[in-house]
Amino acid sequence: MSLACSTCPVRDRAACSVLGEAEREELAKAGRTRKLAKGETLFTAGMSAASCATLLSGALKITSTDADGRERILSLVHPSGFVGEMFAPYMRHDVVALGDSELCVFSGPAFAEAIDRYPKLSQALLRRTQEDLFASRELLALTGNASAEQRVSGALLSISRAASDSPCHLASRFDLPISRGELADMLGLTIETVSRMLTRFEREGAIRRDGKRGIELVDPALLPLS
Amino acid sequence: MSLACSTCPVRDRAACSVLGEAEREELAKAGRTRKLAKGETLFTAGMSAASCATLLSGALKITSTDADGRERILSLVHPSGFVGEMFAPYMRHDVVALGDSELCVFSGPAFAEAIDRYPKLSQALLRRTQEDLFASRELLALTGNASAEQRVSGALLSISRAASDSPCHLASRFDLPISRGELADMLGLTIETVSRMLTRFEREGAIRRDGKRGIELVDPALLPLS
DNA sequence: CGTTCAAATTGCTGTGCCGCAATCCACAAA
DNA sequence: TTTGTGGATTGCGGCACAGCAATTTGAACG
Repeated sequence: MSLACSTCPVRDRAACSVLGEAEREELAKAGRTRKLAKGETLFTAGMSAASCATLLSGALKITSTDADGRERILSLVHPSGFVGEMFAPYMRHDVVALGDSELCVFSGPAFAEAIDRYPKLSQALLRRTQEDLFASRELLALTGNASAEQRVSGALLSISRAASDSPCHLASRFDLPISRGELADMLGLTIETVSRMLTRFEREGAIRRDGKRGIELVDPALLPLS
Repeated sequence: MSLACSTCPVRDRAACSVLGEAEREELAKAGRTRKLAKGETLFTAGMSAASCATLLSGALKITSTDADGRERILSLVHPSGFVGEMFAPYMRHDVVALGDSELCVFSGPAFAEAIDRYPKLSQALLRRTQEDLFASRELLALTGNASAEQRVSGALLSISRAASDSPCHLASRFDLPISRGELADMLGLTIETVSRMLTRFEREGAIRRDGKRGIELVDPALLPLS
């Protein structure tokens, strides 16, 4: 199935936005849209098909499962984000939909060919991959030797920043895109500890909670490590 | 100072190896060699010059320092590895030499121009950056919710793999490239804990230590998580 | 409006790692 | 040889987080 790029919700933010109209329509012929329901799996670690995709709407998580069966969230993917393997013959991590999502999927070889044909596309992906790399290292730094308090507050600030329009501005009111359990998996903590930290922050007047997912930053300066 | 690519030790492994002889010599005019002594700093987080480099010999660490002044190692860089910022106006992390090292340094804009001119170069960098991204996520998974025992054994196996010729084969005898303290910083542990785990592994017969850096894998199956 | 069930919260107890401090060890210089 | 020095090891006490269990919350449904 061919895609209607003209109505694509991430038309001007995705990697393919660096292409001209004609080039983009040409690329679209190699891809197809796919819808995922919440919790549905896009890729499984070890699966042998090289494949990749741009996220159009919804949200994804990239995870790995350790020997004990515990899941670790390695990255969150937001609309216009890119996931998958163009070169490697197998998937290295699991990719699962956090909520109902829509994607633009390409086969690995087809996308590799597109990269050959359109130098701008590989540059755009390089930039995006470098951003992902730094995001991963930020998370690594955050979960490294920080206390639970610092991790949760760091995650709150990071999510708040992602929720606002500009990446250097905090949204004072936002919804957590993930559950307590998922937040815990991402920070290397337990559900209970995350919950306790949020309770502490609220008691200290730094935040206010609105329902299970809603967060209001009352006084960000009270959060550790700011 | 111009470079003699013909004598470059990573001539056929670095990103620029995808270029033809003529193109490579052309690129070399934009770069210069630089030697770093052990412990010397190449980039400091926040510094405002966009710059990047290929490591020719030695080893580097990419680190971040948190609010408490504790250092966290985010990545190790081996010869033919690439570091720095081509696009962002400032450095995001510190880059320090682990031992005496030699680099091929480019200014950010000059390298960005080279990427524009040589599509193959941006593809090679894309591939390399994706590898770095997965390495970062592997480390994230390792340090996530694993016990100190699992982290140290995971690091031993990973380093052993890196020390052997093939990436899927374990070297039974190798030297740790970093000190206890650096290993601890990388795993989010303390020097003492790393030391205790190594002592435990030796007492259980899994490894034998030879001096401060030497490690012999006697029975890898005894290491947790294998 | 009540019912239902998963998710979140809270309390309690155990423990694994940290942090400090005292050695110990290997190596180098005198 | 002695002395010095930096890293590594070991012991010990404290605390932050994990793990379990009971309870509460709140969102979706009939």
